[in-house]
Amino acid sequence: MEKNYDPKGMEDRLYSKWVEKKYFHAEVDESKKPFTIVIPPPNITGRLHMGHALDETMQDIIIRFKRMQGYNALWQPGTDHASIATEVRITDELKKEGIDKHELGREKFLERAWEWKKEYGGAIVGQLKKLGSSCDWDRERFTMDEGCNKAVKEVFCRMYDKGLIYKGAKIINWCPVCLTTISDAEVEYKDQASHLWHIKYPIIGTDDFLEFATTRPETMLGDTAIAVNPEDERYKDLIGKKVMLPIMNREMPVVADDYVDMEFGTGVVKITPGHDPNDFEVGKRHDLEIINIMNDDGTINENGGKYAGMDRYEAREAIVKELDEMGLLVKIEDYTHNVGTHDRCKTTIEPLVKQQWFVKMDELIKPAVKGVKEGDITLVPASLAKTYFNWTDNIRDWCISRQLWWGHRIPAYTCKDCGELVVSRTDVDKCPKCGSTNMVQDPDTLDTWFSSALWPFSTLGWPEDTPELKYFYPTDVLVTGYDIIFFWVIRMVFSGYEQMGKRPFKTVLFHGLVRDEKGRKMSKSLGNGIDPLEVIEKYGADALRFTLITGNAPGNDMRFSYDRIEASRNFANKIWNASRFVLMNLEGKTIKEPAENDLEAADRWILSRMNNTVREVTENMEKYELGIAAGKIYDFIWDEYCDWYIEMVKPRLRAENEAAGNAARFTLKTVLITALKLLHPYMPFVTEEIYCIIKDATKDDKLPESIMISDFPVYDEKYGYAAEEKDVELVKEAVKGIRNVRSTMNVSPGRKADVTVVSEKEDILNAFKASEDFFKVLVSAAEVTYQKDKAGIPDDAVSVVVPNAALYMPFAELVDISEEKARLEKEVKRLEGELKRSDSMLSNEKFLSKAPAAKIEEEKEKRSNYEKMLKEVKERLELL
RNA sequence: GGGAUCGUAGCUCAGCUGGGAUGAGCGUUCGCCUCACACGCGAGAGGUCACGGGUUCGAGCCCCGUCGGUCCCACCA
Repeated sequence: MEKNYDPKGMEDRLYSKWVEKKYFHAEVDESKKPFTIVIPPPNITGRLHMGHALDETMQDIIIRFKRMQGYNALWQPGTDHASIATEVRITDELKKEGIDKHELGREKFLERAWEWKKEYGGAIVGQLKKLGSSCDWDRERFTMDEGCNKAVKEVFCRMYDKGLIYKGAKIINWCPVCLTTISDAEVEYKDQASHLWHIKYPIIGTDDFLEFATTRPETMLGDTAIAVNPEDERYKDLIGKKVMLPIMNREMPVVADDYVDMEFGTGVVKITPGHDPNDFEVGKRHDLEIINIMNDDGTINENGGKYAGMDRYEAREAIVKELDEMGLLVKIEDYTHNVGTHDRCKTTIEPLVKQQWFVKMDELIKPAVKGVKEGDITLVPASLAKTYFNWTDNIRDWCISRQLWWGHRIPAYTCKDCGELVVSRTDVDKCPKCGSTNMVQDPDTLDTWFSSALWPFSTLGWPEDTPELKYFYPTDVLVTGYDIIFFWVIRMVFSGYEQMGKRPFKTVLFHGLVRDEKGRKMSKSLGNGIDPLEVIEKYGADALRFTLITGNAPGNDMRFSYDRIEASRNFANKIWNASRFVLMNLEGKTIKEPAENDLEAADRWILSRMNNTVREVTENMEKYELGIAAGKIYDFIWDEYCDWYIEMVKPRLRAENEAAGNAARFTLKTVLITALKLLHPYMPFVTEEIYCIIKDATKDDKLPESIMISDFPVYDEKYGYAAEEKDVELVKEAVKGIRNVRSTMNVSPGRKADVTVVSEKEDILNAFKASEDFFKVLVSAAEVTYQKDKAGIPDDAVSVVVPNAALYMPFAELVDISEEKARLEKEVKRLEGELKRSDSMLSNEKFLSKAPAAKIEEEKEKRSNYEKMLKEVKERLELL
């Protein structure tokens, strides 16, 4: 083994081996329990970023853990066609070649898109593999493959037949750049500095004006009314009167509507039903005309009179100028308001009235609410349920049609002759009503999320009744970011309940965002993104994975920094070197299972610690507390195994005693293998590499050929060495105390000093005796003697106190007495403080009557220890 | 406007359904190239757990309020 762990080359080699051996592949097997995760399909346009890396790592940890636990674990992979993102990308590419999308035509465009998908769509998959993701690649799917298309059509037709999907003219969010509708979820509201223009319209039949304010003067071209609150005394007599819309010279009514807030501005609102969602509602109530003044690209259309052809912002300025000239502009105020923008391209959304397809949400959402409320689906962390309900409680119908080509085409057909609308799973060439063959399919495609919503069952073969579907559905856990809860999670939930009659997953495990070291979101525009592939290249996938998972609680954002990556890399190196040490001592030896009596105190201690760690790690992983479990593994390996156990065992490895050496080697190996297994889900590569090296070197046929198919460790009663664990902990405490003294007294490590252990308790002396071989080495003692009293201890010996024992070293000649006094005084102070705390608890009547008995006992024992230790330290102090 | 979440060591964060902050990593100080590892070892320093109340025998943890940061949602023109 090399001196330093170098992941380069190793990772790809191991990954290929796993794929070749089909370890990732899951088949239906009724004799085993299934455990299923479906991957949140990354976009085919995407390149792996830290968010993916975190998401994939969490899933891989869980799936590897479950696989090792004996579940039939399926991690279903695939990619998303990402309708709009991909279409924009290809359109841009064409533009660079001087080709206009519309001139190219739909069919040719789609050919191009599929080619593109073939060429680049796989890139992200290759990047997932770099992370070590143990997906079942034999089952890879694509949201626009044939099966998914079938599922989409099936769902569309079913919901249409049930009246859950309808077509209608409603006000929708229009992106003038992408030239398509988008759903409410895709609108991102952003504060924008703008103005509030105060304008007045003449009241017909009077010389008076009606003043109001607007943030969008250009929409006045489509105004069809002025509204006031019916309760507003100021305007009561104006209701029913008419005002003149300047520029357009259109007479419009003054209507009364509750929507108007009397407190805001002048209490008067211009109404543009064609370009504002609220005005649209007001318009419906008052039967107002809807005038669309805009073309799809955001320029003013022929309904805008002389402003036709101008861009919406150009028109705004021109209109304000004209109003000013007419003397109708009262004033302009600075004003910041929330503007809806398209989350993809950041263009300001234009509300427009258009014929679109919608999913009716009110009934559909009910099981999705109930499912989470009643615990059929668990959200981790639970607090996100509030966010979830906030959305479900305020849900509006989902606009699903998109004016795009790359996507699932809406399976609706219209007869050009009689206008009949047919929704069908198969192509329709003949009108079922009039028999005409002049049928045209709806040109629109579906929102990307429509197909993603079906992902947990479409990937398992639905609508066919496949064995996979029966066996692997519902899936067990969905791992995703909280930012996608509205887009995807909720839609999968209601789709699962509606189509399958069952939840799509039992648990949703959310993670947060990966931010840069300053806490900023990683983004292209800021240029602060860290490329996971670069990190993997430099430090290895294991280091990246471990960094992303440690110290992070579900749903919390995390900061990424190279300091943390280095810490993880160092951890991998630590294990590597510990293994190197173990291997060195194992080579050429035959390791036998030791007789129970041959196991020494240190062995029992580490086995017991290992056993407890196994339990704690398993418990936390089962709760999806992956960060906590990772921390436990880290501490166990680094602190307990490397820093203590290996040091404890060194003297025995050098000694001649065969049985003792064998027990040490056996324990070293057993604990190492167990620790590697615990760590394997987190750091699959190093653990596999070391595991295989050790298996080969020791020719151990009992070990499976790969750690990833070995059994996850289970808590085992036979390692319940509680008493020995406690004994060794006490010895450790003594070691630390003595080291502390030596360090503060500047005693060089080479200088050996004999230690006398004094305790009136036989079992305490025995505990030290049992640990003597390593104790001696760890505290640089030549001899250790044991006695029940302090007979023969020189007055100026340096002392260390631990519960129930004191340790003495004849250091006097090189110790500054005043310094030793200071040290003991500090110790007195500390112990007095402890005693005080303990006393205040134990003298509290209420504590004694209300606290649990075990707690009281524990406190009493502590108190008695402090008392004894304090007495001892004080005595020493007096002797100096 | 509503909601969520965070405020613990110089920095980044853990802290298990309330029971001594021996918290972790990084940084820092002192001593060590000890035959696995200097990507390391040993020993330290460093915290009024944002603030103010309350519940409790006991609060970093529960409740109320205040301040500060972040995020989500929302039709105030």
